Amino acid sequence: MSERTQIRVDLSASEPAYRQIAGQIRALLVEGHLTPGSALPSVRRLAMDLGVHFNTVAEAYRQLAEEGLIDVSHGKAARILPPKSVEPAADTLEQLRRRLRNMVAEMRASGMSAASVRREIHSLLEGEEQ
Amino acid sequence: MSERTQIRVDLSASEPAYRQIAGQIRALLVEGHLTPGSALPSVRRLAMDLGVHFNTVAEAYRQLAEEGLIDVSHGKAARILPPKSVEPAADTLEQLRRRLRNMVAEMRASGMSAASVRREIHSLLEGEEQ
Amino acid sequence: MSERTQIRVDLSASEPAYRQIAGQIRALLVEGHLTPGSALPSVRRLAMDLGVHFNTVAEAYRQLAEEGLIDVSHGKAARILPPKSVEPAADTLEQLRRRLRNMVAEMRASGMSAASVRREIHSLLEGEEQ
Amino acid sequence: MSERTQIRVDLSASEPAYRQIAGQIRALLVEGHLTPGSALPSVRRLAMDLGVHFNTVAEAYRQLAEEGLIDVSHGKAARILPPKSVEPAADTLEQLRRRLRNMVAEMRASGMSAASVRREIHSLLEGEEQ
DNA sequence: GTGGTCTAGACCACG
DNA sequence: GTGGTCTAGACCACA
Repeated sequence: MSERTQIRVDLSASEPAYRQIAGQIRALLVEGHLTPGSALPSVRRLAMDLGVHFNTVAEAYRQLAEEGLIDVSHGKAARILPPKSVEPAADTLEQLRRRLRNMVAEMRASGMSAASVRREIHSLLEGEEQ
Repeated sequence: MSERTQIRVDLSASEPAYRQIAGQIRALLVEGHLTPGSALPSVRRLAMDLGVHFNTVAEAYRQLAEEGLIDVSHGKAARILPPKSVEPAADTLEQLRRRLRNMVAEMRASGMSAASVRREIHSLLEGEEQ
Repeated sequence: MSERTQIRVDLSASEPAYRQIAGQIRALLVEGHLTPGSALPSVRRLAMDLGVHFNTVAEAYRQLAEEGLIDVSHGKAARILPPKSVEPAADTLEQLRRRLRNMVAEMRASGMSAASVRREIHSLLEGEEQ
Repeated sequence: MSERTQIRVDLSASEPAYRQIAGQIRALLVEGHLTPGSALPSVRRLAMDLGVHFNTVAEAYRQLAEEGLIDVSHGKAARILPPKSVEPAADTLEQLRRRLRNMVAEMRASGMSAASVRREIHSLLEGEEQ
């Protein structure tokens, strides 16, 4: 992982450390900054770099593995799996839709105009067309 | 609240009841199904309708009040406040951006194409241009 | 009550309206801005001036009457009683001490120096020697 | 916490248990009986010692954390933070002033002379000069 | 092991 | 009538 893909953990944030780590790795994955087949840093290495307990990093890797994004096998470095090529199952999709609706509602409720919301989303999806 | 604005609580879901309630009211608010100045049902009334404890509804109302969406004062019915007309503060915006990035990453990671994500979001914002 | 003795009620504050009113009248009393024997405004009059329900003012008067500070008799205007000339009972004193200790601890904990606390208190007691 | 720093909870008092606990810890803090950096007892430990539910102690700790007096993080013992070295913000100060004015008014109204009030306060601040 | 969340129930305060 | 507080108990999340 180059310096463009730096991960930062804020221990004083309300979001737990392991989820911050998983979230940032997931984002790097889907944004193409991590190539399939390449290895992630070891749990202990990354933990030291981030200044957290290695169990915390292990928990993050476990979550990503459960989602089918990386492959962790005992004794080997965790490896990035190829991106999924099939749309999610109906119930998964339904749940994502509900969460997205809530997310957008929060953005609108906080004062953002529909146009602002659109702008934010476009800047996130920009350049990705897979 | 008319029948178009029905709220449903799924107690078996992992999302806590009070957040489901707050989320649905928030969505109704930003989608314009609840008019500013009008009163929400009393916590006890809504609680009975939804089959939950009144504290659960009270917690939902409290959260919406903290967000500045409704006004709750002792002894009086909760009332819907007018929508915010200013874009959120920089730090609020930053936090929303981070959460949105995570949300989109999860959608992409679950297998949705960028086009599918776009489609979902457009259908949510459709018709809202304010 | 002259304009120097104006009472203000902040309905959005966390302190209930009736206690704000009672508290301000009590302060005016002990600070000598209201003379014993003189009449307080009628419940309805003061309620209108403050923009609150008259029950709220009535509750404030009731509390002051319970403390022995004013005299409310059915059908007559509330009147200010002469100040007490005896020190409080031991248990009352004990309770006041405990509350004062907490108050001072909060001031110190919020960052005020002992000198600042002293200064605040002296400015409150200044000129009163009865 | 040594035997000089014993905390006592009176469940029959009108002041809620969690506030009694927070108040006593706050007083111990500002009076220097607890050293910055040291750990407070775990919520469950202290709860057992005091004979209250652990949530009651947790609520007390949460309040102290909000005031910036202690640091509580998930999975780690609560720790005492160094005392604040700056005077409080203007609005905080204003609120403290209002509460102090009410406190003093209550003492005076209960029959204490200005001299008695002074005496009580001086005995509380005695020896603290920082 | 630690602290935290969520829901509930009894009771209170307020307007 | 309204909303609110406090405490408790079961269960969960975190480091």
